[in-house]
Amino acid sequence: MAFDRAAELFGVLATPVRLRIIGALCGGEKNVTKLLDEIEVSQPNMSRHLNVLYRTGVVAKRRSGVQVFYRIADESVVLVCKAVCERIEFGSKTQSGA
Amino acid sequence: MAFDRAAELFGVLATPVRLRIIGALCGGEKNVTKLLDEIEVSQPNMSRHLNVLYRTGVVAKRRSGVQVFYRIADESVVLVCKAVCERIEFGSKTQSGA
DNA sequence: TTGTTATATTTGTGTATCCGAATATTTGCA
DNA sequence: TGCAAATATTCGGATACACAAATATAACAA
Repeated sequence: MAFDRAAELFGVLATPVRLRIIGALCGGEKNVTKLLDEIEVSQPNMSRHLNVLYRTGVVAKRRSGVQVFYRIADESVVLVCKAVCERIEFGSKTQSGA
Repeated sequence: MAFDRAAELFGVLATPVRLRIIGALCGGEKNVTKLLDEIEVSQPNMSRHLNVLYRTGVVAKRRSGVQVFYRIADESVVLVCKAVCERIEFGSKTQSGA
């Protein structure tokens, strides 16, 4: 069923750090150090999150000497993220009120 | 940050059962018994999932006597789900291969 | 009130996930 | 080979989540 795969992908996107990584990579490919510079997260954690995104096919990577550059591999995922983020920017009061 | 809210919503969608519920409600509002008839999940579980979707503003509910009818409350979420599911239907081979 | 159907909540347990800390691996250079 | 920078992996603990089983609540009828 597609639901299982979809749920899996949603699970990948269910972490603020990973969404930030995706957002950062929208401006083009970046190496891990650059990402660490922009996003507040430990290096091992960054590596793990990048790996999750890589295994899911959301990002791709390219080695250049000592550095590894990551980039968006699935634009449709970016569109989904943007859609959701914009939806939130607007209706800042979804249903949170008690 | 919107990322945290977005991650929260994605977390809500990160469960196959909840995606199935959303899919079932696309055909119009249904009461819990009907949903239980269509989706294979225990009654307490269904209730909890419905509550999660309700608190997040994805669905709305309406009481009619003993029964409670649920319906989609946020169409944009449905669009996101459909987009992701279709994306999966197509490229059945994302990157899962070892 | 008593009973019955429909729905919700609580409790306990197994499991997945996130993170920090430490360590390992890879690459380039002298 | 030996060293340093960049990135990845392992380990351990804490937290969150999903589920099953049992129980509770709500609404209606007699």
